[in-house]
Amino acid sequence: MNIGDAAKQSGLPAKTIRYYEDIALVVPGRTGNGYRSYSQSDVHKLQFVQRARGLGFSVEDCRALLSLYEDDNRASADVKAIAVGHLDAIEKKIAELKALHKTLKHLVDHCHGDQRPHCPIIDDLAGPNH
Amino acid sequence: MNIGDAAKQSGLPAKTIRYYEDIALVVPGRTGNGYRSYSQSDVHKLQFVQRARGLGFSVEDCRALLSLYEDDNRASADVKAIAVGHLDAIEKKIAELKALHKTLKHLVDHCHGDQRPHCPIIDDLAGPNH
DNA sequence: CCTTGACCTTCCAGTGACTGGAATCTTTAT
DNA sequence: ATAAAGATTCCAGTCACTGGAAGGTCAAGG
Repeated sequence: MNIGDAAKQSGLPAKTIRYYEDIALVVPGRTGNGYRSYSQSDVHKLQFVQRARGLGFSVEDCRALLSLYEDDNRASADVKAIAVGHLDAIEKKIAELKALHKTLKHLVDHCHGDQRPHCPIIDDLAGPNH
Repeated sequence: MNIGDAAKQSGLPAKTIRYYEDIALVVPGRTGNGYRSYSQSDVHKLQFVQRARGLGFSVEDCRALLSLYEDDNRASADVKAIAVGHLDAIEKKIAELKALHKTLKHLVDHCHGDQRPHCPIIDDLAGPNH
């Protein structure tokens, strides 16, 4: 199957699929004319990566998950470890964003938002000594 | 003041400060020997940017905020608009991350994490038809 | 005066994960 | 025969830095 059909079946842009070959994530065969040739198994891998990326896993995580997916003798503990690591990263990121949100919301709520120059947001950014 | 002292006073790495000159965010003068020369006002601007970046504003937002900071005739509404836009983006990001977290947490909680290959995380990533 | 070391300069390349675009085939349909 | 669709490669850009190499400048100590 050509890249266009692989794109349709995986939900990934052809550009992205070529990129995945570049980084040796999903490497298709080639036909006589030089076109990439995706097997059903290649398409499954692309779909797998598409879902994993959709869950926010990094491409390197996807690479590790893909090799576990292919490994009939995997330990589910190895999969879980990657997922838990990602979960922790997500929690950390949420906590960071909530902290930013709190600070910023406070500033925004105290800003009149009118035509006058006085602004607590600017004051805060300028620092305590100004 | 040389870039090293500007770095200390602003809390930004010298590399970053050079980058800010590259993109014309904070442009210092030069002394006879070709060294960058940061005035007190330049340092204030660097500190301002450092804080704004710390609140997660993009560099382009920082550029806009900086010009409002410098503008004695600014309308606080303009500052507020930028901050509210950023706040919305943060909220959106938090919502996305929470959704990811929920899905992933569910999968992780159902994975035994042992030496056996069966794994609901892999099953989910592989898709419904496998 | 010379050296050492800290500091400064520029320029190039890499990060993550694509994305856009140009120039050039190949295939398919009319 | 030709036009359109789809394939190829390669280069450059995104965002906000960061690392490193090669070299210039300056202050202090011997």
